[in-house]
Amino acid sequence: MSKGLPKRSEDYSAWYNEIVKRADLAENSAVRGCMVIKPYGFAIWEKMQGALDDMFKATGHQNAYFPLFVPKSFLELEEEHAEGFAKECAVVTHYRLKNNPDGKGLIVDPEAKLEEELIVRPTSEAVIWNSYKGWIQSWRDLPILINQWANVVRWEMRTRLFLRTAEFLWQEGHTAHATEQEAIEEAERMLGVYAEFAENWMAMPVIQGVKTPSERFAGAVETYCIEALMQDGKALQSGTSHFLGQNFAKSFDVKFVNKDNELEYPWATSWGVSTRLMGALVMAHSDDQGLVLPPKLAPIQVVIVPIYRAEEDLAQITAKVDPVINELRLLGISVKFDDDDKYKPGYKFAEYELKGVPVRLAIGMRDLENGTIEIARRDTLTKESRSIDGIAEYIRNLLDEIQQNIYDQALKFRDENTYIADSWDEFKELIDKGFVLAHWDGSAETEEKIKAETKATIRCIPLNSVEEAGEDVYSGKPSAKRVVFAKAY
RNA sequence: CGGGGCGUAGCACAGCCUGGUAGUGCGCUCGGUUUGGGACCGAGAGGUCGGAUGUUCGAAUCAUCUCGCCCCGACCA
Repeated sequence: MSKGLPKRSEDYSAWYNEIVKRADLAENSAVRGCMVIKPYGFAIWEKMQGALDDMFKATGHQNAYFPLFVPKSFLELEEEHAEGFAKECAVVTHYRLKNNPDGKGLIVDPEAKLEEELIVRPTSEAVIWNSYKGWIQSWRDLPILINQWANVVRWEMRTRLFLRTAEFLWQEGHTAHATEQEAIEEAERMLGVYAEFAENWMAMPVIQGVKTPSERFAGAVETYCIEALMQDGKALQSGTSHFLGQNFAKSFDVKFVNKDNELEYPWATSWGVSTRLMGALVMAHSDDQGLVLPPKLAPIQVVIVPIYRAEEDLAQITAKVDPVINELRLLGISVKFDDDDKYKPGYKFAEYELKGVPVRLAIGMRDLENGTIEIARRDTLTKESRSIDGIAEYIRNLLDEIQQNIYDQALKFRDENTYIADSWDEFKELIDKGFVLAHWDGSAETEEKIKAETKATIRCIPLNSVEEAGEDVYSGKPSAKRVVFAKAY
């Protein structure tokens, strides 16, 4: 029993907020809309970063870093892009403060006004393409495959920990290519990387697809995305990859000489995932006891709780588990031995469940006599007593099994909450429950009307969708395939 | 940015209506007993009641203004 954690079924939103805070992932800061990511939460993010970074490197990308500030004149060069972000930009107008001549404190020095305002980056296409102008002259300079880990700011009216904050951490890949085909392949490749990460590391099944024009990234020709289903039946866009065409190259006047000695504009992509994935991770797997972490992303994979009365007992237990700890670490498994005497075992059990530690071992004097150890799984909340001999190997396999089970559970949930709607009545009835596959006539007008009536949006047109003649669920006009509708975060 | 709510100890809240000694639980400190699912007893520490102004002999309490946060909408990764 967790004390005071709201139940998912009663108040999903409160449940989410409480888990994030109680599991020590993050908290609201004194700065409006900005969160503090706490050590335990940041450790999970670092694991995500590590896995993603390896995958980026394995696909030929290098990391670099570009400025936090974007001169306003850069941002406005790509018109659609500028329009898309204009409403949510933080703007730096001055570079100095001074003592308030009328009293205490500081005021902005009116004489320190910048000649040109600087925008705190909401995304970095503009600064990066300004740099690429100097980097690209010949087809031999291409492709450019760059990623940056950074923070960005989007002045959101309403924020929620991890899911939507005014400042967030992310990675943004920005590539330039000699041909359209190559850039499209890159955008699709990185979407695949995201899907693989979501499924193999986060244990979260995703649908890969493309956005409709109205949901596209500002300045993109095509936006690819992965969409995941959360436990309350709402969709969460978990990563995007954009084919930017030649829009940015043209806006920033970046050209290269091709093999035929002709001037051409390079083709671009950009792609990103953010700390929003932390929110996805919480909402995809956790339960009323707290967080459930997939072993591959858990900062602590195994926790050992000793149960003892006297100091001598603890010494005996420690002597018994030390070799096990070493063995587990040699297998690359992260272990915490919690011999802190501040809390009793029951408290610790509840605490590690709240924090989502995949495997918990408990060992007391009874076990020492029997040569056993108690092993508890976070995903199933089951426990069993096993011989301590060979326990490390058993745990290694168990962690794999838990990773798989968490994925299987999430996939089962998604399958059970994915519906087919062939009439408007069906659609309206099902749309609160999860993904709804329905025919769409391809018009922005119909898309907009459906959104206005139900708050549901087209999450994506799945890449693997099959051609199937049908009628639009709303307008009745002909349609060639089904798209995925859902209410979204 | 519209609608609603809330600011009182580290956290969660009561007290406010009907003005008069600032409280409860958790947490914290110390001592002791405990330890196989969130232990217990005893003793302590901790507050400019978000801020400003006003009414009053007297304001956490009433009034006006202001700042901040949360929730629900519109906008969005």
